[in-house]
Amino acid sequence: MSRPMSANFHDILAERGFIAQSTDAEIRARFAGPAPVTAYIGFDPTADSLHVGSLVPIMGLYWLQQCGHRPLVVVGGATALVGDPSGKTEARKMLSREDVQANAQAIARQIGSVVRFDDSATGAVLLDNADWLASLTWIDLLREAGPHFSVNRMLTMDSVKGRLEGNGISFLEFNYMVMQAYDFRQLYRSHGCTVQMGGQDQWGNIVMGLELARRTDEAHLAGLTFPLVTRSDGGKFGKSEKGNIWLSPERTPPYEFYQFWRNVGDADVRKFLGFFTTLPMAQVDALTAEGGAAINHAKEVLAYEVTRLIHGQAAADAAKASAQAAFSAAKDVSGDAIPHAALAAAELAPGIGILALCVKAGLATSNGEARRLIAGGGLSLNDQPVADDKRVVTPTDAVEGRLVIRAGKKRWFRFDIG
RNA sequence: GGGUAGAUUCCGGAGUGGCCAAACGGGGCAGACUGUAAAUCUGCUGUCUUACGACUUCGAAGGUUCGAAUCCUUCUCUGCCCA
Repeated sequence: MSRPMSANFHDILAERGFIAQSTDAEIRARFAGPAPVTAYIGFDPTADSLHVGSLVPIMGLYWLQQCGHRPLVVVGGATALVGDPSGKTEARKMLSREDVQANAQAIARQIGSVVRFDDSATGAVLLDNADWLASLTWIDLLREAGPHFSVNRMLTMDSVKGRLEGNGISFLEFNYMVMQAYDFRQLYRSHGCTVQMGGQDQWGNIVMGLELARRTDEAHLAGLTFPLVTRSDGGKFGKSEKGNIWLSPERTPPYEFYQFWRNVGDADVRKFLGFFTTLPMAQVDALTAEGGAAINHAKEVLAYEVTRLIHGQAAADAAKASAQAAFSAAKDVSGDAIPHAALAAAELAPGIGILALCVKAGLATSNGEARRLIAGGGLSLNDQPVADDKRVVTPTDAVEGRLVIRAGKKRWFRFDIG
């Protein structure tokens, strides 16, 4: 498979805002040659799903593949057993090996919806660093790799420094960067991998690997980091009322996923279109050229495109249709993508307290929270404001066999009576 | 090993016998305004309760007291310093 000569990977990344730092000025030339370049990104299998924060590196792999290079997806089966100290102020809990393996499988499936895995020259390859790290022995590792790591230097790494100033760092975590450096060299040896990419917090780890390979193998590897995605208003990216926005439809339903992107701030739309969609930048510029309310169209495109990429065309169509219906004047919330559940007529017949119904719908986590919601004027039933927290909902409240309760303007839940 | 400081509700961080479900800030939720935006203003932010109130919470377990997040004992964990 030959590479299309038109697009240089580095140019695309630069144009789309993906490059935070790179290890050498000539890195662009690495991607300009006729042969595919093999590059890797590591993912931590600390949960059974990635969240939207991981979408930046995933898109990095996507473009790498589109430009005719080969992505390696390294799941940190071994490193997850240790825990990355980067960006944390305290230790994370250790996971069992079974958990890590199950998580790794789930994560690989998610990446697979964006990146093609196969045996071709540009097909992505899934690897688990436990395959080479787990069998190492302590003494061999110390003798072979140990001399090439300067503790003085390691102590100056941001990832470590943060912890030295915080609650301390354990020896276990201190070894994380050694493991990751070892990974890079290992992938160079086994797969001819010459580039590692990652989030900006991975800079130190990437540099360690590069130095190790230079010292032991005289290899000239390169690294590239992606910027930390921030929100223009200073809030954390990828968080919502309910916490993280996940890629798995079980944790974050596609409708909610769509809504997350639909609700980004004006100032972030252009940046996010560059990061999280595959639309040509010329089109992105056209979409975001107009300011003011016109930006809403760009947000719809953003939400649709990202949802399509992760959850597929059908889910994106459904989410879009439901959102448009629900937020239009008619407030039609009959669509399948709107969060809903069946409610047995027999259960409703004797009457259900509005508080209980709220909790059942997941709009509040306790009766007290539901009560506060009502006190604040934020709850409505079938579009009628609910002012009385003692309100009992009966079958006569159902409209066309449905009960629609709404918390605030954006959170809905529908019960289908049956 | 020795010394010393600390562990508070989602986070940071006050509180050092009753006025503490616990200041203040952040975060979060809701209302107003809007464009399903931002900014701003307002209210709420342990559980149960119509309410009165009850119950659980201040690292863990015991104890003193009419009464403890606050005092005592032991334990666990952490920071810093010394050797």
